[in-house]
Amino acid sequence: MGVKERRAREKEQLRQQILSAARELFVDEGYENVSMRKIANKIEYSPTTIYLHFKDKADLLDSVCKETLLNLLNTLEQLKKDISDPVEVLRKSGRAYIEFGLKYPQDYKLTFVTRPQFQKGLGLDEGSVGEKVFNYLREMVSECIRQQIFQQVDVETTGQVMWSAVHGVTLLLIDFPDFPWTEKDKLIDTVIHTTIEGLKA
Amino acid sequence: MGVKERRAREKEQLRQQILSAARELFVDEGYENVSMRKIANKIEYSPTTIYLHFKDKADLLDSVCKETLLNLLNTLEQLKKDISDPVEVLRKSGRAYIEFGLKYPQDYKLTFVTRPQFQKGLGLDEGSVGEKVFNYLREMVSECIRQQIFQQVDVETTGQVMWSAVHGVTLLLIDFPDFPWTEKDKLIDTVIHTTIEGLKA
DNA sequence: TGTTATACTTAACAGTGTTAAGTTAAATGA
DNA sequence: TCATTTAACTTAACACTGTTAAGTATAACA
Repeated sequence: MGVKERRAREKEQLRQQILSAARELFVDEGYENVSMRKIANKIEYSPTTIYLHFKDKADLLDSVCKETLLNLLNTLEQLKKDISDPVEVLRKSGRAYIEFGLKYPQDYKLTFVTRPQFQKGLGLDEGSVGEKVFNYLREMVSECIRQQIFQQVDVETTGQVMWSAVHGVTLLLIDFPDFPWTEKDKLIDTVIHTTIEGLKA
Repeated sequence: MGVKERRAREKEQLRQQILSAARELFVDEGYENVSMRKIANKIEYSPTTIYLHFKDKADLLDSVCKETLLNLLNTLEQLKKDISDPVEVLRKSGRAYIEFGLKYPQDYKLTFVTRPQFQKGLGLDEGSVGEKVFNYLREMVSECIRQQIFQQVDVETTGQVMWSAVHGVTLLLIDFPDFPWTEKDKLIDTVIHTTIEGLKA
C-alpha cells in the first residue's frame, strides 16, 4: 500500500529538480531572461510539466526565494545563541545579513528586489518566511530598546531604519562592483556603526 | 533653405512625443508591462517608427532615465542655493533624493539597480549623469567635514554611508509597498536623522 | 481484464521585441 | 514642370514568450 507514498516521493523529487534548475538559471541569466521552455529543456521535460508543480513563473520564483530566505533565517538564528550583548547581536546580525547578500548576490536580489514586483507585498505577509526574518530584527531591536540603549522607543521605525541601512549597502556593493568603494569591510562596519550610534544618540 | 531645419525640428518633436508617451506608460504600468506596440498605439504611429528614433526598448528607457536623472540633479542643485547650513543641505538633499526615487520608481530602479551591470553611460561611469549626482553628494559631505560637524574625516566613506541609507530606504519603500511601514515621512526623516547623528557621534 | 486516475505531451493562442522590405509623400535638380 | 532622389513611415513576418485546453500513454486498482 506504499504506492501513494512512493508517488508522492517521486513527485516531490521532480518538484525539487525543477526548483534547482530554475534557481541555477535565474541566478546565472536573470529571471527575465529565463523562459519556462529553457527550464523544461534543462530537466528534459515538456514546459507544461512545470505547471503541474507550480502555478506560474512567478510562483516558481517565489518558491526559489522562500528557500533562500529560510537559509538566511537559519544563519541569523545561529548567531543569536552565542552572544548576550544585544548591541553586539545587532551588529553581528547586520554583518551576517550583508555578507549573506554578497555571498549569494543573485539570490538576494531575486528575493528582495525582483520578487516583490511580481508578488506584490507577498514577501512580508503574515506567516511568510520574510516576515520571520523581519521578526528576528524586531526582537533584536526590542531588546536594545528594553535595555534603554536606544533613545528611540519605536520598535518598528528603529527596525526599519536598521534594515534600510544594511539593505542599501548590500545592494550598492552588489550592483556597482566597479565603483571606487572604500575598503569593503570598512564600509560595512561604518554603515552598521553609524546607524547604531545614530539610534543611540 | 530652412527645410532641413524644419525637418529636424519635426523629427525632434516626434522623438519627444515618443519619449513622453513611454515615460507615462513606464511609470504607470512598469517597464516590463509596456510593449513597443502599446507606446506606438498611444502616439498613433506604427511600432516600427519608434525604431527610427531609438535603437531598441532599452535605449528608449535609457533616454527616459537620463532625462529624469538630469531632473534630479537640477532639483538637488537648486536646493543648495537657498540654504547655507551644510547639514540642512544634506538633510534636504537626502529627502529630495528619496522622493525622486519614489516618484519615478521604474527609472530609479533601472538606473541604480538593474542597469549598472549591463549599460554604459547611465551607471556611475566617468562623465555619466549618475557620477555627477554622486559628485554632488561628495561636495555636500566635504563641507560638513570641513566645518568639523562630522567626526569622520573620510569623505568617501562618509558619502557612501549616507548613500547606503537613502538608497536602502528608497528601494524598500518601492519594492514592498504593502509592508506595514511606519508612516512614510517619519521613516524617511528618521533614516536621514539617524545617519547624520551617527556621523556626528 | 477492464476501468480509472495520474503523469506527461502536443498544439495552439495571444502576446512580445525586432527587422527586411515595401509604400507614400515631399524635396530637389534639370 | 516633371523625373529623380530622399526621407518618413508602414506592412508583414520571424522567432520568441507565458500559458492552457485537449489528448495520450501508462501505471494502479477493482
